[in-house]
Parts: sequence; structure tokens; C-alpha cells
Amino acid sequence: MKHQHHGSSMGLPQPSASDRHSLACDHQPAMKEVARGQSLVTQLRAVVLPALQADERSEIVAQMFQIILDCSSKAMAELQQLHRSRNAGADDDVLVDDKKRVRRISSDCCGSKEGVSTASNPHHQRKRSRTLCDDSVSLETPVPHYDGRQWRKYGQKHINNAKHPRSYYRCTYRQEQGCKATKTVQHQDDSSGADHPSMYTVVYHGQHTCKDNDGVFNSSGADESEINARSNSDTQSSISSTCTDTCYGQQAPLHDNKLIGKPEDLVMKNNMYEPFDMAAFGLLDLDSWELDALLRFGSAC
DNA sequence: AACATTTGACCATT
DNA sequence: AATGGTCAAATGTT
Repeated sequence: MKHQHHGSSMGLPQPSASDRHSLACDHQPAMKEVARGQSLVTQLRAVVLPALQADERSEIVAQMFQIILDCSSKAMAELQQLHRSRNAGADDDVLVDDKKRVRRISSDCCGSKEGVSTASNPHHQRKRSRTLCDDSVSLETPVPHYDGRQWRKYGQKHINNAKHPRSYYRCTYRQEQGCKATKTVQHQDDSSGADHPSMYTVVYHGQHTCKDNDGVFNSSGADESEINARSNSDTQSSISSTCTDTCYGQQAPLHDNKLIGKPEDLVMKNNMYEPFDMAAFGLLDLDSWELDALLRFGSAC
């Protein structure tokens, strides 16, 4: 979620035109909360799964994490939808006051997504329509790669005004199964030295449509559409993910997998994967950096 | 050899 | 023209 400032906070007596806009954004707190929940669950998963790696329940736990994340993704999508339609209406009003706001993206894009490689021109590159398609979920996390999915990196770009490049990943099963899910990982600029852990903005685009062969939860009685809607819950039996950006100390053990990053990515790994004393985490009301700090240093205590 | 990543080029969008 | 998403050849890794 993009941070969107909310007008002013100090009890203004009269709503101005910009306040009217902020009134249209009152889903933002809920969206922020959902995003925060996603971030925390992602981080929690990065802690729990490595600790469970030899445990027979790890797969179920992984799938439960995935389902939780998928549920919140759905919730987020609905909030975004609400937010958008509300804002569209609000913008119509605002237009009267402020013509600068004319621009409003149309959400009608999904018919043409990536398949626009044009029948007439099959080898041309896909159209970029991502900015118009909002089936995306973004979260901030210090553990951008350990999300229980398998990704293949297909690009990296320097982004304007960003210190670090953005990496582009697509689902490993894109070829085999035509899964269209992609994600981007952007290392945030951290101005604040070593105190705070590096944070990453991860944006997921599209739903996973790849099938899982042994998904426990896929046979839980949910119909296929729901299964699709929750990204198939197809956590792989060997939980793994790519780890190719610079040094993510807290990546999971990732047995057997070629998708593991280069050796230098796995620095500190041995320290990282010691089981944690989960009681030490106390209430799960930690901010990302706090949890990250525990991830980094907790096992040493 | 097979698979993954890197990287410059290409392309759509703004 | 600038920007950012994707492709694909080259290169690296297992």
C-alpha cells in the first residue's frame, strides 16, 4: 500500500477541498492494518517454518500461513476495490473544485493484461499495463523472499530516485502451468544507518494458478474458484524461494533447492536458522524492525 | 546438460 | 523523452 497522507491531523474546523479527498480515503487505516498484518504474518512465517523444517507438521503449517495470507490478500483486494470506487466518486466531486485531479485510472484492464502480446505480433513484448491493474498486494518486510513460493527472477531495473534496483520475479511454474503470478522486490532506502534492518517493498501481482499436487487444504471442501482465489494454497513440499538480491540474512533453510541464492546471500544462515524461543517474542505486536532485530540477534541470546 | 541469473535492449505508457 | 516492465542472449551454477 502506498502511504497516503490524510490531510491534516490537528482538528481543522472546516474541511477543505483536500480534506474532502481525504474523507474519501477512510479505508486507508483498515488497509494499513491489513498490510501490517500481512507483513507480520510473513515475518512470522519466516521464523516458524525454518524452526519446523524437520517436523512433519511443517507442511501443514506452511499451508496455513499461506491461507492466512491469501485471506488477507482477498480482504485487501476488496478494500482496495471499495477504496477505488469510493475515490472515483469522490474525485468526480473534487473535479468541481480542483481540476488537477482529473486523472483517474480506469480499472478496466484485466481483459488485456499480459496476453496482449498481440495475435498479430506474437513476438512483440508484452504491453505494460500493470499500473492499471490493481490485483496487486504490496507489503513491507525485511524478509522479502521467504514467502513459501518459488520464484524465478527475470529482470532487474534501476528505479528513479531509488538507491537500490528493483527485482522482478515470476512464478517458477509459469512455463509448465501458465501461472501468471509475479512479484517485484524493492530494497527500500534506509537513511538511518545500521540501527534499523533493511526493509523491502514486495508487490505481488496476479494470483497463483499453479497447481499443488499434495495440497492438504485443497481438498477441504472449498470449490475450485475459492481455491483459485486464495492462490491455490499450493505451498511446495519443500518450502523455498529465491534469494538473489543482496544478502538477506534471515532467509530460511531451503533444503534441496536450486532456487536458493548464491553463497554470499546465505551469510549468517547458520545463525539464522537456529530454533527460536518463541516465547521471547511476546505479543505479536512488533513492528517489522523489531521482529527483524529478534530474527537477527534473538538466537544469539 | 539443465536450469537459474544477469543485463542490455526493446517496448508501452506517461 | 523518461520511466519502468519484460524479453532473451550471455553467463553462471549445480
